[in-house]
Amino acid sequence: MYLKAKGLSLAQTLDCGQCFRWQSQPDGSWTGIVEGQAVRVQEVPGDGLELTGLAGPDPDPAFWSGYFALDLDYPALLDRMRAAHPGLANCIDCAPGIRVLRQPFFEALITFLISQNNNIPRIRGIVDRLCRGLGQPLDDGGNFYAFPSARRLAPLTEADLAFLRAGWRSSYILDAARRVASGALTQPQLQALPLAEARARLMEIKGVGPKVADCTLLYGLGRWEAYPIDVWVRRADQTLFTGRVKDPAAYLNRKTGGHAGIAQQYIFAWARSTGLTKKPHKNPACD
DNA sequence: GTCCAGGTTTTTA
DNA sequence: TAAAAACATGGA
Repeated sequence: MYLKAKGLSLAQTLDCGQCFRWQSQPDGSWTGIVEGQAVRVQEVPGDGLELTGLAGPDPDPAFWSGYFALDLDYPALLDRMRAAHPGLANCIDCAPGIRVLRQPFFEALITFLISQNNNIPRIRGIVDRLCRGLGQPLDDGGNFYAFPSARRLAPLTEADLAFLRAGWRSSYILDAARRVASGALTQPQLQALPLAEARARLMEIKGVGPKVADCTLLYGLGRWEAYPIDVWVRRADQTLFTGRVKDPAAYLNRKTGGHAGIAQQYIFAWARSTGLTKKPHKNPACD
C-alpha cells in the first residue's frame, strides 16, 4: 500500500525519541506494530511510503495516514516555523524529515511514564519486555506483539511487573492502567477538553507530571499545541530564546498557529545532535 | 566508584 | 513556598 508523504524521513521520524517500538532493518526499511497491526514501511523515492502487512489484516490507508499525520501540510508549516525564528530554522535543518506521529493514547501514556528519569535505549528495552510479556501475540512465530491493553494491565500487581525492571515506574503504570480500564479516563473525554483541563486530568495519575502529561497530549492525542519540556528542550530553549521570550510554548504557539509541540520535536533533535550540555553554548550549527 | 538518563514525589528547611 | 533528596536500573 502506497501513501504520499512528501519530505518525510523514516529514520528521522521513527528514531527521534517520540516512539520506542519501531526497528530499523538492514535493508533500510522499518518494522513496527501499532494498534495490533504489524507492518514493514519503506521510503519510496517519489516522496512516499510503501507499507506491507506482516501480521493481521492488510494495512488500512486511512489508519496509517492518520498515524503518520499526513493530513498536516508540513511544507507550509515548516516554512512558517522557519520564518518565525532563525534559531528554530536552524533546528529544523538538523532533521527536516521529522513528522510528529499520532500514536495510540494508552501506549503514549505508558511509554512516557516509563521515560521519566530514564534513557532512550533502556526505555526501549522496558517497552519491549512489556509487549512481549503481556501483549497479545499477532503471529504464530512470536515475532510480533501488540501493546498490552489497560484491561490487561489493570488487575496486575507490582510483583507481576518486576520482570520489566522498570523500577518505581511499575506502580505508576498500574495506576494509569486502572484509571483507563475503569473508564475514569477516556480518550474521547480528553480529546474534547481544552488543553489545560485535559492536562490537569492526566496529572491526576500517579507519576504523571507536566512533562509526561504534555507528551501524552502531543504524541497520544494529537494535540499539537502541547509543548513537553524535558532536560534537553529546557537547555535548548535557554540558548534559543534568551531575552524577551519568557514562555517559549506560548510564543511558538502564537507564531505557528498552535503547533508548538511540533516545533519542540525539531528543537529536541537539535539539542540532541549538538550534544547540548548543562552549559548552554551559543546557537551552534548542527553537525 | 560517580554521573546521567525525554521526571515526579516526598521530604526538609 | 521553595529547594533538596529519594526513587530503580543500567550504561558510560
